[in-house]
Amino acid sequence: MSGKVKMVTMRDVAQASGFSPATVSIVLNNAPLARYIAPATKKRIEDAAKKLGYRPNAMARFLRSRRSQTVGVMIFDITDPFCTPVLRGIENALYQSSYVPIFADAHNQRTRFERYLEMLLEHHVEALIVVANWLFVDIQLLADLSKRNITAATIGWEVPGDSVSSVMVDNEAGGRLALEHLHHLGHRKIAVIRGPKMLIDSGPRWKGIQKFANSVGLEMDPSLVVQLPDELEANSGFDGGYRFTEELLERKKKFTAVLAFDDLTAFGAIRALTKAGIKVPEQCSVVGFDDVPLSALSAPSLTTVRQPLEAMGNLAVNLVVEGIKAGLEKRDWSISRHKMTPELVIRDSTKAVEGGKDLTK
Amino acid sequence: MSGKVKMVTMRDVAQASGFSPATVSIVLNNAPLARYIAPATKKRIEDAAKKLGYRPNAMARFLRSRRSQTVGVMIFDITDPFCTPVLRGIENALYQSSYVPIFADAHNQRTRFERYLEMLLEHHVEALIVVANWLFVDIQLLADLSKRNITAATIGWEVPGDSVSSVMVDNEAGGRLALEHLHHLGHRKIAVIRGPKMLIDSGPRWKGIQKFANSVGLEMDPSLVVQLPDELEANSGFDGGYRFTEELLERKKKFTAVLAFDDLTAFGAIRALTKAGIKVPEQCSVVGFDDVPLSALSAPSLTTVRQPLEAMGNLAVNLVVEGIKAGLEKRDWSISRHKMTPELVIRDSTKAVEGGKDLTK
DNA sequence: CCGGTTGCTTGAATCGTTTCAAGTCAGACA
DNA sequence: TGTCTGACTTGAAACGATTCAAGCAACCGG
Repeated sequence: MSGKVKMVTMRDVAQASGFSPATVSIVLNNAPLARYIAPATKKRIEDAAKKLGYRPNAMARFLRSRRSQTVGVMIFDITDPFCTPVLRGIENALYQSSYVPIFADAHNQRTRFERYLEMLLEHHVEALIVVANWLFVDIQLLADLSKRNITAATIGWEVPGDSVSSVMVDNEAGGRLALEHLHHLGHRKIAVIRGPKMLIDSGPRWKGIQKFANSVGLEMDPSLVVQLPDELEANSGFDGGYRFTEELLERKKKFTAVLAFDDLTAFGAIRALTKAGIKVPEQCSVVGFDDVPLSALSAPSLTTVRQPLEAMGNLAVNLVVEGIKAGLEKRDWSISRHKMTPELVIRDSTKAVEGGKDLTK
Repeated sequence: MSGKVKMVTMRDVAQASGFSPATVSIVLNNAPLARYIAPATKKRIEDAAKKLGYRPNAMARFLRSRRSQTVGVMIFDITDPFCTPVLRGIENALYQSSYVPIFADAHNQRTRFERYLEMLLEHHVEALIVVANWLFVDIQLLADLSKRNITAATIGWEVPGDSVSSVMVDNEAGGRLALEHLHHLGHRKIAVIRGPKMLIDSGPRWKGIQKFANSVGLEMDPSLVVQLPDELEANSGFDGGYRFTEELLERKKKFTAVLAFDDLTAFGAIRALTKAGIKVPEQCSVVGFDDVPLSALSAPSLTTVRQPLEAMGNLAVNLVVEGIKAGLEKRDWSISRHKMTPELVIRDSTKAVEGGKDLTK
């Protein structure tokens, strides 16, 4: 019961099957040389391995072959609902490729990011995936990783230079989608809560909004446009949405819809509106961005611009796995930058403007 | 630029400092023997290591010392909002102890669980933490792990036998808390949505409810009590809450409050009530269980029984870390089972019953 | 009967660290 | 002068796999 189980090594399998460790290794890994091995031999070795319950020792293997079967997954803050589906996508794709994720959560802190990077390097991850926000513009990352030729990919952020692939959503198209929806519903007085300046997403989203506004001759009242501050707190989006909406209400400016930077901000806005006795969506529509998991469950459920988060996680994995392969085969390989197309998800938080006609029908 | 960076090994540090690899190892690890090493030597070695940017190779180290600095974290479904705070707690505590988490998400599938277990063993995790639900009663886990003396702890589930520690919430106290709150608010006709039979939490929560009801002479109308089916789907709680609430409404039974099995179920209930034109909390109170992150953000925010999820993650880590230490020092060590006390969080989804008086004041 | 092929298998080096038993050396003591 | 203490330091053997160059038969054609 308490007796320690001696580890079954390749040597044991060799002994049991009557072949040498070299042969066992070749067979069990289906190495190139395996095509010279007699089928009967293969069978005997495989049987022996199974019977003994042989499990390769990933560490020992790494030492010789330099393959750790491990990928670092660095997340800026798992507490942010944005991250969960992305993580799911990453995990799932890695699983398909038989890589194991080493999980690192930076808690939005640079020092923590750096320490984790160190740890990941010590563990010789074969690649790194970073789900990032503004914090992570890091020369270190570029220099250290590409020199050690560890392929890396970021999700939700781009690193300057040509050493890191990236996967993002097409923010401009998303911004456009959001405003287009509200416009079609007949909204003309629309409050916009822009994202923090330092976030890479904020600019393009706003640009998409403006472009659409121009294209249909819609005037965006500057006094209805506010911008979230550069904040790192977990729920700063929610708080910001709440505060700014309150503020707008106090200013007595009239608006029939709020276009929020992201879902959390939208929830904050809804909270503020509800508290002020304004019904969503009857008296004011609210649209978010991201489609985080809560958005479908909240009351009212949130109309939002969906980022294909899980697919983005998937894609990032495929990119780095390609990079690993290329490195192994000494092929050339260059990074790529991707923009996924967002999708409008219409739920219960938006409605045709009171008295206006729903132009979507 | 493209030149590969040769790894800096201990040998290099030895060379640079003029000592042998053995000495370097002793110094850099601050091994027991280090107390015999001259301070000047230590300094020279440490300087050399720093100058060369030496980073120990975790794999090579493991091979000799059997320490992988790695802990497996198996989660039943990261998509479940319950898991996020727990994961945060685990990650944070591991980070403090300089362990690196290997992340595994079973997607609620047994086969996936087993394959991941295999992978974790290949990577020689020093311990395993399982955030579990009903799926994971697994003899394998007990046998394989304790025999290979890998300490393990589960969160949210108990494994029979004496080989796995566990951390749970005191469900009975929680159930009591929830009903007590509604009762104090004057509610007497209370619908209860019980958890699935196969979930370990369901029984004790219901028991806590019944006990409190008895203690105050409250009669729980059996026709107002329903039970969620054994479902594995991600949002089955939400759907169940929605469906059962709809059903109760159709039956025209009167009730002024819903005590839901967990927060997701509560959200489902709120959705159904809202859809039927019943205002929460004005016409019907709803109380959940867990306090998942969304609960604070939803409109109305959810009154719920809080599980200290992050603390539970922390505790689980502390348990296994203790186990690892004990194993290293060949001390005896026995598993433990913990029940954390839940806490009532009063938010906006509950209110004194219409016409009744709020007894909490 | 020899040299060359083909088909299959393996010896031995290697990866980067840790771990002791065993070394060296200077000075103290007898 | 010889021996004995420390006080430091290190040689060399693991750990468990991978990887080639090299080995061994057996067979074939000439």
